[in-house]
Amino acid sequence: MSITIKEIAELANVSSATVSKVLNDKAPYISDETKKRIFEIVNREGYIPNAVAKSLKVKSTKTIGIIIPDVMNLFFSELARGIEDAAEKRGYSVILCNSDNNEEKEKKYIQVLQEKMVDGIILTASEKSVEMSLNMRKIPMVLLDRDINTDVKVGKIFVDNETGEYEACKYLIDKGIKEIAFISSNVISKSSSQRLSGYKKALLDNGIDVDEDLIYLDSYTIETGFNGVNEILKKRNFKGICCGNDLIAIGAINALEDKQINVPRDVKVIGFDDIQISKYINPPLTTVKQPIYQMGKEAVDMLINMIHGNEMEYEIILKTSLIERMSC
Amino acid sequence: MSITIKEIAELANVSSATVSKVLNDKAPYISDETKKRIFEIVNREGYIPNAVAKSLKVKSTKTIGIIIPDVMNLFFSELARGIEDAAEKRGYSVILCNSDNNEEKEKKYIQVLQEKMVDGIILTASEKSVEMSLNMRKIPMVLLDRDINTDVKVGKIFVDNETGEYEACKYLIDKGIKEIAFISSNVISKSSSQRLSGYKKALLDNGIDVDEDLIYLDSYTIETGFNGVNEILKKRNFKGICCGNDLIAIGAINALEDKQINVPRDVKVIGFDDIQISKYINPPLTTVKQPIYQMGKEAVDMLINMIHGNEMEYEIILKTSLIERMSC
DNA sequence: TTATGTTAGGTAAACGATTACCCAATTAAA
DNA sequence: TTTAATTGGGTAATCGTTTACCTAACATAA
Repeated sequence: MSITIKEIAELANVSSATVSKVLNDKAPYISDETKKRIFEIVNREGYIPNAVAKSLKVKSTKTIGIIIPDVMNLFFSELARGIEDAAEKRGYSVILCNSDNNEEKEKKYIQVLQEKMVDGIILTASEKSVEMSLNMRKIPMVLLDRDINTDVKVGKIFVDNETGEYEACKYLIDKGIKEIAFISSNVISKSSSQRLSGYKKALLDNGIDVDEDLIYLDSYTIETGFNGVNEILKKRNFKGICCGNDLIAIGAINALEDKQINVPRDVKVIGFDDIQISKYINPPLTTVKQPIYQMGKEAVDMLINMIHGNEMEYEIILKTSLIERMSC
Repeated sequence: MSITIKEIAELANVSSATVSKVLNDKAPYISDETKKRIFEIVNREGYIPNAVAKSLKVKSTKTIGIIIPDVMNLFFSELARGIEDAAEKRGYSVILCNSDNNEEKEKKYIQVLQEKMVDGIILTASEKSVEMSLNMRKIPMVLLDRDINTDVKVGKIFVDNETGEYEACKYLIDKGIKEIAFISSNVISKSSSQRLSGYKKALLDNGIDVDEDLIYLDSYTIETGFNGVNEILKKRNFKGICCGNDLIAIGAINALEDKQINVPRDVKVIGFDDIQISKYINPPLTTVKQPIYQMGKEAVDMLINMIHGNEMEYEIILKTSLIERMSC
């Protein structure tokens, strides 16, 4: 353990109140000599302030919690990085929690974060949880990427998924193809249903019927992409695929290559997210870019506004943009 | 704020000491009725224990800090996941810090982690920092993946990089090729120099001269892989590449494809790490697998042993294994 | 009968900081 | 000269728990 404020006070022949004031720069009426003496002792003794004692008193830990399904997923790791960077710039630490899309783990994490008195929580809700009761304690919270119903007022940061997917599908249609498959997650989350409806809307708006045989829904994984093309191929052919995310697109491209189907010549594929790796796969992936890193930053800005009780917007919808590469 | 132990004590007509004992299951001499009464009130009022008050008293936060260069890097995100999983299982939370290989940030994070009284720190040291003074306060610490000199006793978890790279290079040699390039990081870290010496040793052991023109050292990034093949190609040809990590291998493959050089027919490439994405790139990457996730787990096990002051090994060297896929 | 152990709790100090309020001396203003 | 303001601090409560030690009643054993 390091020296405490009380011991410093003794060494400096002042009270601990004085030391505290000096160290927190709240000492308008303390002489310069006294300040200097205190700082010298602080440096000499290698004093490390005890943030937990401070937190107990001031009721703020300068720490936020983030709950995401899995940091190993490139989408969430970029989110986590955006959050941590923004938090660090504003003087906050972040506690990382991986929920594995498991509602029980999610709840448990919320509980321990509350016990640890985090100043706020950023939550990317598990896919299954449609609603959640936070009445346990009122703690500032912002929902990121995935919407759920809550019984308290929370902040929300989302992306316009429907328009994004609409544009992706339209992009394929504009390339002259009509047989467009859709492979995505089957969970009831708003983001996935919005992407599905964007796909359908683009088809309908352009006079193309929606064929359920061309739709394969499972989860946001590489495997789903792989299985999706194999399953759909059993039923019918297609010339393009809109993928619910980039991971699915990677799996889809792998499956197509296995079958000697060339991308983009024979089948064009378009992803969603623009995770880091997408530009390096072969062929480089055309995709709907989400401003992932920025979403993380927006989330902490919003959360800190809530923490401070500032006036603010409680919902932000960010726009996607289409990144043209080689897979279309 | 939720109700406190003191208020529960009043509601139950007992002292706060009694409530504390009951809640911590340290109440051998408290009647069952009293216990039941207390638990009822706790549940009814939705009591949330204040972990920071507890931490202040018991001098343990049940929190560890991890400092890595960048969670967005797949290697580190897997490490982070391994750590968080293991920590959670043992009742610890983890504070995530991204150092960007920046020594200043690293030091600053160590400082705030100490202020927040984390029980220990897992550090993947920044590439440049060769040594570090931790004398500020003695806090349990384990070094992960990258070795540095310290003035206090710390735990260490590494991988046998030299043997791993030796085997990789030998694998290429056994395929009958002699012109083998090496692209890696140029930093002075032990892991990168060990990989380089493993490469050289394999060459020498098999009667092949080391040609410095075939060696390109920069950083552990995709760009380095890309630039590396282009630069080396200006000087001479080669039939194989040993890459310092998988990211470099991905960049190298991209550069080779740009030049219509087929992998693996014309040039065989082998990576290092076996990050998640490696099996999905095209061609799937042959690589030296590090037990990344397990390294994270080992690190927290070691750290918690240090925290408890247990007898233990202070250094663990894990083995790599060669994963054969399609790039060789 | 006395001594001892067991059961069921309570008291109060501590953990390390912050902060509202107090006080005395000096200076400035009236 | 008196009053008020400024300067340079100090006192002690408080944040919410934990825990070493105390007490008192009852049971049991010697």
